[in-house]
Order: sequence, then structure tokens, then C-alpha cells
Amino acid sequence: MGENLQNRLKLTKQPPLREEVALNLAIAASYFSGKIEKILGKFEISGAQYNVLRILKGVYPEGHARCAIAMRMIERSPDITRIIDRLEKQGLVERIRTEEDRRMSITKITGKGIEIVNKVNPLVSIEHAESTANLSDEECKLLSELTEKLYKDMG
Amino acid sequence: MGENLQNRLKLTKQPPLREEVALNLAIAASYFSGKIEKILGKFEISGAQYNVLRILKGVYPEGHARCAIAMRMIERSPDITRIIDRLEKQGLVERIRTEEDRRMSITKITGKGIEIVNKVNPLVSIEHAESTANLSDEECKLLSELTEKLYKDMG
DNA sequence: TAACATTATGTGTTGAAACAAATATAATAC
DNA sequence: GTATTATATTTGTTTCAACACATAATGTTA
Repeated sequence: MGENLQNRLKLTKQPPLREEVALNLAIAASYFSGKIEKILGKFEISGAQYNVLRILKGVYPEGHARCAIAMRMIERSPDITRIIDRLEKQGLVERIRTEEDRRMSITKITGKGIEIVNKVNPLVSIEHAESTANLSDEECKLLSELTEKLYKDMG
Repeated sequence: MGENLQNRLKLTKQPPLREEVALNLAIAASYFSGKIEKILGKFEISGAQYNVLRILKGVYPEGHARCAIAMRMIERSPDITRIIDRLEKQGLVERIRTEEDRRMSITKITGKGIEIVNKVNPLVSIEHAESTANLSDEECKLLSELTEKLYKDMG
């Protein structure tokens, strides 16, 4: 067992290899998201909200239906409606009802929403660079490949 | 960019290397925790609760103070008290007030708690093995080392 | 075209997380 | 030995997430 895991969780006995990976992955990811949420807190948006804004900015000036957003979320959330509700209340997105399919409500990012993402993105980039400073480019690529392999054929 | 990431998030342009790592890490970890929480749901406990039980089982028949538990959590939670409240209500842990330091409340896992962990652990092990089936032992070790490097010198 | 299934979103409710402030005890400094 | 500071936990409050169910529109099929 690595000494970092040992220090972090104060484990007394060596966990099986495939449990150790899972633990390390969870710790690393939680560490990352904590850093990012701290940045987002300054702008009074949550990680989930930022995720939605990031997705909508990608298709601006078009919008996305709720289910299209749900598919693209990093952490899948069953309750996009409420996340959009809050973003709408803050004036960061707007809902549009289309005539083609009146079930759908298309959500579009507003100018104010774009502005926030434009302010947040560089800070997030810097944080990512700093958080991964212990890894070389080669190691980053390797880590990307290994994690992608993990979720490859999962629903 | 790997095609798995491409498929999962439907990205149109290549993100910078160090953002790609962060995305992949978050997706993989979320995938893992989703699988585990599905198992835990059958026993009506949350991931955080299981985490506490796992920690307390490690020191049984002794217990831990609240802050000792907090330090050992995989995802750091500012609100262990409430998690313990709920576990206590379910009869899975008990609180003991020690005479040495009357500020502290020592939490100990009960027999019923141990029973649940003993039922859950094998299922979690199997899930971990299945979830990492795409990786060889060597790749698992590598992934462990890389993720440990990430959170190494972080608070 | 009426009936049924499917898809897309919204609502109601309950339980849990986040953050700040409060309480209680212990350790330290003077 | 009292005042101050630090530590350990709990409580209050507000916001957020999860789950099931409800509503509405579309698609499909006899």
C-alpha cells in the first residue's frame, strides 16, 4: 500500500489491490472537486450548476433540452429541472418552449451566464494545472487512459 | 482526447491535458460510487454511513472520537455528528461519554453494525473486482500510484 | 381514430449536506 | 487560581439532492 493512502486513511492492513484503486480514485476525485467547488463558491454557484453552464456554453447560441443536458453531465443527476430552476432564478439561463415538440423545454445560457463561465474557466484551469503539478505530461496521459478504460463500457 | 470521454460528454473540442485528466477522474469516481451506493441502498445506508461503519469496524471493540472519524473519511464531511445520529437511530453504533475528556463522545460500532458491514463488504469487493475488470494488475498498481501522487501533498 | 405506450418535464415530499454559531470541557498563560 | 485560548461536539438554519409520482405531448398500433 502506498504511504499516502496509509497517511490519509490511517489504514492498518493492506486492502486488496482493486479496493485500493477504488479508494485512491475516490480520494483524488474528492480532492479535486473540493478545490473546484471552493472557487465556484465565490461566484455563488454549485458544481452541478457550473457543469450545466459549461455544457450550455458549448452549444451557444443554441440550447439543449433537459435530457440532452442530463446525458452530458459529469456526475449524473436525476434532478436537472431544479438545477435549471435555480440558474433561471439567477438569470444565468432561460427556458424556451419550442413549437416542434411541446413537451420539451429548451434551456439556453444567457449573456450573464456566459460572463460567469468566462470568469470561472481560467481560475479552474489554473487550479487544474496546480493540482496536477506532481504529474508529468506523460503521467497525465497515462492517468487519462487508465480512467477512461474504467468507465468505458459502463452505462 | 480518448473516444470514451468523447462519447460520454459529447465534447466537440479537445480540452487541455490537465483538464481532461480531471474530467476523466471525476467520471470514473462517480461511476464507482454510483455502483457502490446502489449496493448500499439495499441495506438502507448511505455511502457516508458505510464509510463510518467501515472505520469503526477497524478499531472494534474500541471506538473513535468524532474528529478521529472525520480524519479517516474518504470524502471529508463537515457533519459527522448527523451521520452518527442516524446510525445511532438505526442501532448500528452507540455513543459513549468518556470520563477522561468529557468533551469527546466516543462512537462504537454495535453487533448489528458489524453484521451489516460483514454482509456488505463481500458485495463491495465483488463490485470493485468487476468494475476494474478492464485493467490488469499492473495497470491497477499504476493507477493507484498516479492517483496517490495527486493528493499527496494536499490538505 | 381511440387506446396504449413512450418520452420529456415538472411537482411534492422527505432526507441529507453545508455553514455558521453555540455549548461545554480542557489546556495554557499570567 | 482566574482569564484566555483551544479543542470537541452539538444545534439551527437554509439549501440541495433523491425518489416517486403527476402531467402533458408525442408516437404507435389495432
